[in-house]
Amino acid sequence: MQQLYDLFLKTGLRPFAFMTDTLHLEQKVTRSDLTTLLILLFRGDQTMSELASEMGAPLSSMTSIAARLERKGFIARAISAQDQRVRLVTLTQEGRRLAKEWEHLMHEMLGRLEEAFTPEELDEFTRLLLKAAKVFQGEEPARQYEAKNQARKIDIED
Amino acid sequence: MQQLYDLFLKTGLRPFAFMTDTLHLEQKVTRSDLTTLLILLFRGDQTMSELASEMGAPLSSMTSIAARLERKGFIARAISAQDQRVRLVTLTQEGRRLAKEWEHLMHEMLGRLEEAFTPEELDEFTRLLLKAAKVFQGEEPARQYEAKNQARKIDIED
DNA sequence: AGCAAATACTACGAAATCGTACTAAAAGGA
DNA sequence: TCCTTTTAGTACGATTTCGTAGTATTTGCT
Repeated sequence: MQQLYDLFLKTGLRPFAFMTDTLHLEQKVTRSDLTTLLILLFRGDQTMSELASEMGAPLSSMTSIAARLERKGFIARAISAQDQRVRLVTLTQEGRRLAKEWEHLMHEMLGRLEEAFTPEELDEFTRLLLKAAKVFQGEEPARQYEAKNQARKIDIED
Repeated sequence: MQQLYDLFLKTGLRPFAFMTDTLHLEQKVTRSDLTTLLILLFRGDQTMSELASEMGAPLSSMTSIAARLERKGFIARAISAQDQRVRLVTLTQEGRRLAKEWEHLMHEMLGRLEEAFTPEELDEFTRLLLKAAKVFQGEEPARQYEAKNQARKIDIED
């Protein structure tokens, strides 16, 4: 039980910094940048709002991240034809390459997980993790703060 | 399996921002500040280095955080008698109060977890989570980056 | 059609985090 | 003892993140 606390405390700053393998990719881009690229790889082109929501970041942070990625040539941003307000974010060749590299590392790590766990354990782990996330997400007892700040809470669906 | 990825992506920025209950405390202090206070509550007085290591943050970040907490009156820093280089960080009354408040919230959330999970599930969950953390931590394939940057990797012991 | 409200995003300044360079004290020789 | 090395922490500037205010486009209402 105390162990759960400890694990929680460790992730205060630098979430998932205990994962060793991914470090060298972070020489080129930040973790948020990488996450953004990965989302684009998984889900295809996205609007800024969709990205922000997937990342659990405020839209204004997303603007900074996207600007950085665009400057470095990893993404391109086009104005949507249907709605001139929305910006479609797309991976460039270079961005796709980097995202795939990171995806590969994640697969490797999941592979290690599959090695260490039995298939039943892995199922159980996923199930319990999602259940726990749901529980922590709770039943909205903090409505009043929501109104003020746009993205303080990150929703987890299935 | 994809669900694990999704959960991972969601925590890119703002780790544990999906937890609703803690939000109002963060009006007063940042999450890192809160974590620092909680570590002091759990472990008693700590040096700057110990704190940084517990948080998984570089020492220089810890300096900023501690300065902030001291300015706000939540901690006090005294020079150690044995070794004049080390600074002992202590909770003030006010700091202890805040830490307890946050601890209470965490207990509540763990209570919700215990409600939702059977005791066996909870045991299994803890066990698997720690095992997974260990696995991700891996077998040090990235030594060369370690030498350069002091705190890029956070170690998880038992 | 005309206008208020909502939506999608950016701008900008403030705060937080971090890497590197530095200072001071302690430890370890010779 | 003197001097080199190590250890503990801070200083400072750069980067990242974020809240708020603003702009432009679309939607909804009459």
